[in-house]
Amino acid sequence: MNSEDLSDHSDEEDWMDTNWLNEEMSSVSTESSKTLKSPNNCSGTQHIQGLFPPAKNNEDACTTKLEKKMDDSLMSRSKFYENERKKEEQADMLLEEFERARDLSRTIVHIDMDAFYAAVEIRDKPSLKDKPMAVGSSSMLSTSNYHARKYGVRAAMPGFIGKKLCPDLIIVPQNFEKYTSVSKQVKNILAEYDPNFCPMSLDEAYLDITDHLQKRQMMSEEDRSYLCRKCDNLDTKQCLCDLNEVIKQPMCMKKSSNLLQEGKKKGLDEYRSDQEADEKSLKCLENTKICPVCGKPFPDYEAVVFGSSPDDTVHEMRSRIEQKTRLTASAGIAPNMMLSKISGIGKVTEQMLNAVGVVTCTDLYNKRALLYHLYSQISFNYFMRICLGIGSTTVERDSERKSISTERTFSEISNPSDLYSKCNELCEALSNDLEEEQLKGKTVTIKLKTVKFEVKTRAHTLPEYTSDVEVIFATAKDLLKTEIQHVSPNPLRLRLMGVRMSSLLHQSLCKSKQKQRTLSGIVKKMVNKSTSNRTLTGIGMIQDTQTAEKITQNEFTNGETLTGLDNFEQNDCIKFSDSRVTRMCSNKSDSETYTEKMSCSSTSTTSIMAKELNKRKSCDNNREENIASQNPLLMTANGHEISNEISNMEVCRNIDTIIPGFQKGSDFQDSLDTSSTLESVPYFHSDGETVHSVLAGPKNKGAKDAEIGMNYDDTLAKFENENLECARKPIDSSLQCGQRKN
DNA sequence: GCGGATCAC
DNA sequence: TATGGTGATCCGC
Ligand SMILES: Nc1ccn([C@H]2C[C@H](O)[C@@H](COP(=O)(O)OP(=O)(O)OP(=O)(O)O)O2)c(=O)n1
Ligand SMILES: [Mg+2]
Repeated sequence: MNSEDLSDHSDEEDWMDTNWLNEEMSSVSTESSKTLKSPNNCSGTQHIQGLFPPAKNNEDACTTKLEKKMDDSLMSRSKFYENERKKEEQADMLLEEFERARDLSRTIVHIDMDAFYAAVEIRDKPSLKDKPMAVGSSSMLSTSNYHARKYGVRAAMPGFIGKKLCPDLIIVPQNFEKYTSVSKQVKNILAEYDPNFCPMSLDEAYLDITDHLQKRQMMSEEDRSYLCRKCDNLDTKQCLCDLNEVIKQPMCMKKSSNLLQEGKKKGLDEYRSDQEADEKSLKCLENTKICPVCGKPFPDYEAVVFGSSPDDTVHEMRSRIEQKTRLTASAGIAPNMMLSKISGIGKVTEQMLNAVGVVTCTDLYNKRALLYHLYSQISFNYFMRICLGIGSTTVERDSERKSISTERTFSEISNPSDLYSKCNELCEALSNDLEEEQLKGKTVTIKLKTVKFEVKTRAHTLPEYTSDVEVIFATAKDLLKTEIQHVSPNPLRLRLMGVRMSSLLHQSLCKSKQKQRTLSGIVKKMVNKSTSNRTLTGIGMIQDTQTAEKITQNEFTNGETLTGLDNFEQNDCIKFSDSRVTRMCSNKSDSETYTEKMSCSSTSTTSIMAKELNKRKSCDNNREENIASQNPLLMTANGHEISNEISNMEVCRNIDTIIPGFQKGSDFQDSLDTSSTLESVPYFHSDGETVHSVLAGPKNKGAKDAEIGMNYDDTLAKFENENLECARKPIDSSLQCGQRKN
């Protein structure tokens, strides 16, 4: 099956690849998907032999096991060399271990919409199609179309810089709701292939389609058939509805589905023979060839029967997405020469690797001895897994949250009282977020970014878990105060402030030693759970006299009349149930024990709770860690468990390929709305001082002038003389991020 | 546990 | 004029 027909813009993107494909890679089959092959399809071990020549034939790899010919006396005299030799042997053993443990039993797919926000905007305004455009504002862009990327215009770039790079750039305001709703449509389709798929963001997901593939073997051709438009997705003169909804489904309902099995069709000829077409829509179809939904004429289309292989399946998914949304999606990542295409390797790591001669995945293997010495165990394992094409074999979602934070950029604030006020705002928001998720935390971290873009974080760990605004603010304020004092008598001039809470625990598992919040927290939660009768249910300890007073006065309920009211006091443990309040015990330590027990016995344990409960039961808190270190495959490097979708060694060998990883996606509505932050904050701009001219070049380890925002000077320089030509010319590869995925 | 850095999206 | 927000991990202390 040919993938060309599914990718409108694949032509446009060709330039991105051709120039840097080396010869080796030009022989790579441009398969339509990067789904890993089924286990019987490839034996990794065999390929490894062909892929990586034995050490003795390879100059670089020779260093892995130090030359035997090396001066023996030197060897024996030097413990250093001895140790190094051992380490290197261990490294090779590790590789073998990885190889042995390779698991090709699961088929995992990574799917990602092309230039997502931009594509949606173009779809809804086709006149933008052939123009360089980006989504966002003159302050910040969230993404650009491929046309604009040729000029270096990228996500996370300020719009005005984008304009400099590409004066013709059209900037379209973002419409987050639209992207959310399109995302929903896509996810509905994905769920059919893996109900447990893991969405990374609005436009990206991992799927484990192993089970689907199994079922697929039993599926009829009809169930693998879909109608596909043959016209342009933007040809607004024709009906662009999903023909599977406006034609196929109505037809199927009329039992004429067998028509579909004949394969290709043109127009509605075949359906003319459906004499029973008395449904309105079908009449409409027959007589006028007009879509009953949009009122436009149907385009030419065909019924495509998709095969049962992983590739065909992915092709089907992508086709269905395109039919439904008129947007294209990619699966896997196309052959290319950039290590930074690998999830977990960014600009910095790529540069470091390049500096030691590692440019491709094959280099990762060949220079493994070097890397072994240069990098930590974790990083080395990570690199080795990449070059062996070994990835995660599971797709997990809803992983447990480890921190929660909020941060804002604003026009400069330097007045201390305004700084504190901003800090308070953030703490309030954070406190709300914590309570919404029924979480408390112990570690408060503030983040500060000066007007010079220098970022600092300062943390403090509390003795108790909290979600209390007062406590959080007191802590954050203290940290902030220290920083203000630190630069005094100069003002602390900030452009961003943030507050984060970590060391999280579910609130019902926190020992309640603090304020009244604990009681109300637990009780309120119970209320929420039984919204049907809106009565208070639950148990808690009264932490302070104020709360005791409230309950005594029956001011604690939402109008519900309680029986059993008494003169409650601090440290009483009370129970709400059936509109009755009961004192369980009245001394502090009993109360604490009681409430804790109750919390732990709760049946609705979230993952955080479950983990904590488990920890309490377990004698050996390190159990999990031990398991992880025994089995390298359980370890995640940099949080990027590598999908084994690329485990196909054919791919691995020729491509220097890319292994997508797992990480939480984002797509936040707020993140690009710079305007909203301007109005709420007094504007203190002292003079016309420029900000973005200060910047440092690439951040070298030593140079401490880093972190001054993003310097676009180089980028601009590269483009300023070739604005007209660069549309045709591939740009400096360091700027390339275009990727054609199949 | 802390702070800087890197990364994904 | 103008340079995002959230969450995670790793390294070296
Ligand atoms: N730093 C970033 C990166 C991305 N996004 C948003 C806008 C993108 O449209 C969307 C998806 O991110 P991708 O990395 O998948 O980028 P695109 O889908 O735009 O392009 P590609 O075709 O390279 O996937 O997330 C963002 O807001 N900020
Ligand atoms: Mg995308």
